[in-house]
Amino acid sequence: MADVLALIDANNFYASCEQAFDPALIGRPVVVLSNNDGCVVSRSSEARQLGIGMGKPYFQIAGQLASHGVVVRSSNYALYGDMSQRLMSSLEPFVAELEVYSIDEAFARLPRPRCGDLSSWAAELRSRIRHNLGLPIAIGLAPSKVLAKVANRIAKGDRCHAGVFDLGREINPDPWLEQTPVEEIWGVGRQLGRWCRLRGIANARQLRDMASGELRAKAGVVGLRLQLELQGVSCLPLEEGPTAKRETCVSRSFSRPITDAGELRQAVASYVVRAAEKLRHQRQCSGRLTVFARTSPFSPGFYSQAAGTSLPVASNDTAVLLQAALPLVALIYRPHKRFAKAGVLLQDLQSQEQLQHHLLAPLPEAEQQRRADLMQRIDGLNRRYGRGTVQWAACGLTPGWMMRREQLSRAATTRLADLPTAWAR
DNA sequence: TCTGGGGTCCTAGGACCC
DNA sequence: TCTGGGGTCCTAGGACCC
Repeated sequence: MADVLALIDANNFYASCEQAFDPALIGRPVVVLSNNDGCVVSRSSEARQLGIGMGKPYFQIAGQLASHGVVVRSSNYALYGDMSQRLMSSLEPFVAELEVYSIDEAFARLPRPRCGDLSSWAAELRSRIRHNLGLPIAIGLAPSKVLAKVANRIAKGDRCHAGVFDLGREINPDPWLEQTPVEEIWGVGRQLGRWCRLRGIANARQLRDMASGELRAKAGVVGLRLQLELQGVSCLPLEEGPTAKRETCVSRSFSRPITDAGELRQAVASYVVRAAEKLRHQRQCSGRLTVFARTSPFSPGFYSQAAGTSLPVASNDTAVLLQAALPLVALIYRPHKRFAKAGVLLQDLQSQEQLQHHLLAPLPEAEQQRRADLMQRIDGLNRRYGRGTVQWAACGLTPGWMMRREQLSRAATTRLADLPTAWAR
């Protein structure tokens, strides 16, 4: 029989991770906040039932959360990243091919058995993940990625599906597509969603059946692919293995506005340091660097500016990137502007191994090797003893703008001192 | 006072070339 | 004074994703 595509994801991933390491939270409403404790990015089902909205700014609903006794956590990416790796490696033995799509979801391909029924396979997978990681997962099965997403949504929505739904086994999928609002389809965003509604296209079945010429005029080939996928024609391939990144970005909001040029420089310097680390970890070099900063879009007099420069030779050496980036800060800085966020974007990424040595290389071979060794040592020390153990002077010593994480849980799986403790009586 | 961060893909339009 | 057609490459910006 033909292969099946699956979309497997963890329910309320961040909130579920918090619950997995603090059993006292199970059954209680829990929300996890974005960086800087900005807004809600994950809710346990109990929190959802209380009507707490996704993406709501924390400062607007702090009172409501307190009055309902909601547990609030800052996001703990060290923990979630590690749990994600465990989840993905647990899925692997259950499928033929796996594409890790995001921190909490994966597409997979598997053969459909002769009897056609995958429910025992799915039940076994769910109970294994629940038992080993303490995470609830949902599984959607269908002939294409977009339909697998639809199926996953149905699996989550209805209790009687027990976290699994196989759209490929439905003789008539239309009722299921009709109960899927057009905005909920993977690939339909705000613009396309509004456009569909204006034309009376309200659900997935109607989008599937609409005139393709009209859709093409609005959404181009992306729209056509989307429609084919809804018809059960798989045209988005499964991508195994990490594809090389084309760009890498590090940006953060500040815990308080910055008006001082020196502080903005320090912030940009720290982001460059982090971005260079990421680059070396990806074994890539960057040929172009852009620095940007903006004030709050929620305040009058919004200001946003970017400045970029090309490097004579692509590099992942922190000192080289800092040297390129810091002069750009003066170009985007404006006195009296209250900067809320800044960042650095590394573009023109090339693989470190394939990087052709420039004829006018700024440093002789031996010196380049020495620099590469130095970067490796610094990365090693920071990995072992914690980020910031070896720091660059340009970043400043006591930044007052560092992000806020006031309700952080422990790094229970990645830092020895944070190992959970079990008490016995 | 306080509103996330990090990506990809596609298209339109300008510059430039023959 | 008249001023084509077709191609490539690059960039900016829109749209979308989690």
